[in-house]
Amino acid sequence: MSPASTPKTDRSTEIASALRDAIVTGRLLVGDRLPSEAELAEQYGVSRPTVREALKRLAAQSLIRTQRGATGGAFVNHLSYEAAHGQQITTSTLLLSMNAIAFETACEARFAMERACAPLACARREAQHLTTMRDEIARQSDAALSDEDFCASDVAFHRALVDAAQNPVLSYQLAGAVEAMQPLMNMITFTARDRARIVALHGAVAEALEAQDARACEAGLTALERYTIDLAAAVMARRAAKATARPAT
Amino acid sequence: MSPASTPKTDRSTEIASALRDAIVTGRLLVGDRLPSEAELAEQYGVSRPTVREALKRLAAQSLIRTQRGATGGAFVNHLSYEAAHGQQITTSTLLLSMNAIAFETACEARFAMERACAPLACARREAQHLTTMRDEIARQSDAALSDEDFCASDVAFHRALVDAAQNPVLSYQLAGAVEAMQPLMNMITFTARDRARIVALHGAVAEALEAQDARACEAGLTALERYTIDLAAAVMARRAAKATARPAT
DNA sequence: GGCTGTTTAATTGTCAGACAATTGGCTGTC
DNA sequence: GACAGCCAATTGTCTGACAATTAAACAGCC
Repeated sequence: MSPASTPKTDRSTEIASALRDAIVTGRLLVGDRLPSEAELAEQYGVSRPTVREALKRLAAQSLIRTQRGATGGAFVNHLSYEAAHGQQITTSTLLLSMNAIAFETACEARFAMERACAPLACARREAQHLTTMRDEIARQSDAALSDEDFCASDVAFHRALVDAAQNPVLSYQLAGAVEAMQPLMNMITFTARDRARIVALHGAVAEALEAQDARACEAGLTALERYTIDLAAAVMARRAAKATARPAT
Repeated sequence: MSPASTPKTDRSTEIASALRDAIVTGRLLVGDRLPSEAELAEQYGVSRPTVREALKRLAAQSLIRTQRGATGGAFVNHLSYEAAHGQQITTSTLLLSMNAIAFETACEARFAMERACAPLACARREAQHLTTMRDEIARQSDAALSDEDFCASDVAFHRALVDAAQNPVLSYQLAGAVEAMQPLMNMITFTARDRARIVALHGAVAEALEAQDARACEAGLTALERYTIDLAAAVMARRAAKATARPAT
């Protein structure tokens, strides 16, 4: 049953799955060295290029890293938050752009998750988080700041809020969502945004966090969400009007 | 500057990055066919195996799919939620197991995100969601249900709750977190859990959802979180006691 | 003996050419 | 016009080879 049960998968996929399984189930531990390509080839009864394709698949998921030289080979990676982040952001970005997700839907999800951090962040925030948030607010108040830098500062502000919850799992999930949405948000609200308004809303959130008032913090985030969605709606309406007035370009 | 600026990356990584960039930035659209391997090889000045390794990397991220035959080739994938899901679960699972995340931390994150869905779920839940939840509660009340099936039903229950929020982005994020945590939860609470207690808590959550009472729904989830964490702590304490009584096994 | 420079072996990275397998399209026949 | 068989394009795989890299083993010198 086993040889004929996989009629459509290629060997490199099979081998990649087998190795991935060995890693996920703990048969291969972090730092372990996989057999050399030649050994794997012999073991699975395939040629080296086929094994290499399988290894590249795993490398693409940051499950292994390879090293040349005498003591080289493929090693099981310690999957860091950073590496996982990068992938999640790429995936989320594509997911948003390819599935015609309404801005409103993405925005709603993002702020819902951020509000989930609020109670924890209020309970555990430390001086450094408050400092970061205040610093970013100060940067955002600078009229000379470029649009790109304003956006980056915006991300940093929200990141500090999430980090204040001091839960790495939550930070991982949230940062992925926030950063994946950033290009989308920029595209829509880049030119139209009222910086003073945003700075005021950020200030309210920061104050609530300092006062450890979770309810106020959530309310501040909700206000920010509403403003963002309203702004997006206005921008879209304006674009639609323009498109009607001047159909083709 | 360009040829010498990448001293340590191999060609297949470079090519994979270039193609990934083309997809992410929209230069290659969903359904587009990439050049054939031979054409890509010529284009980048490398051999076919090298190109193939690059393509396998992209395939591992579900960015492309390949097809044999006359009209075959590599095509830009439509990144579905399902495909993204699978990857996220694999990544999250490894992240939890490799980073020594405390059960409490993971649990806290999971329920915080789930509570974030509560207001939306209460506002938008439909008959089908309530039906699913009630059905799963009924299954969970069956004493003959195996532990595995009980766990699966537990996941289905929470999944229905999240889906009731009717926000695909939220569902995507949450389902990943919930399913990634499941093995961890099973390992800890498998034998010790008091099914009647869990069923009662699930019932409270379902009732709150039906009544569209977001506050009560969040409270129910918080109670479930507390119970889960207490249970885990008890299990860990018992294991520690056993280990002390009988140090080596 | 201890340090230094060189060799060496193991391993990955890459190449070239070839053949098998698959699949859609084309052509010829009835 | 319908159908069968051939054909060409493309991916999947193999073989064998060489280049690049790295650490360890080794030889030589002080």
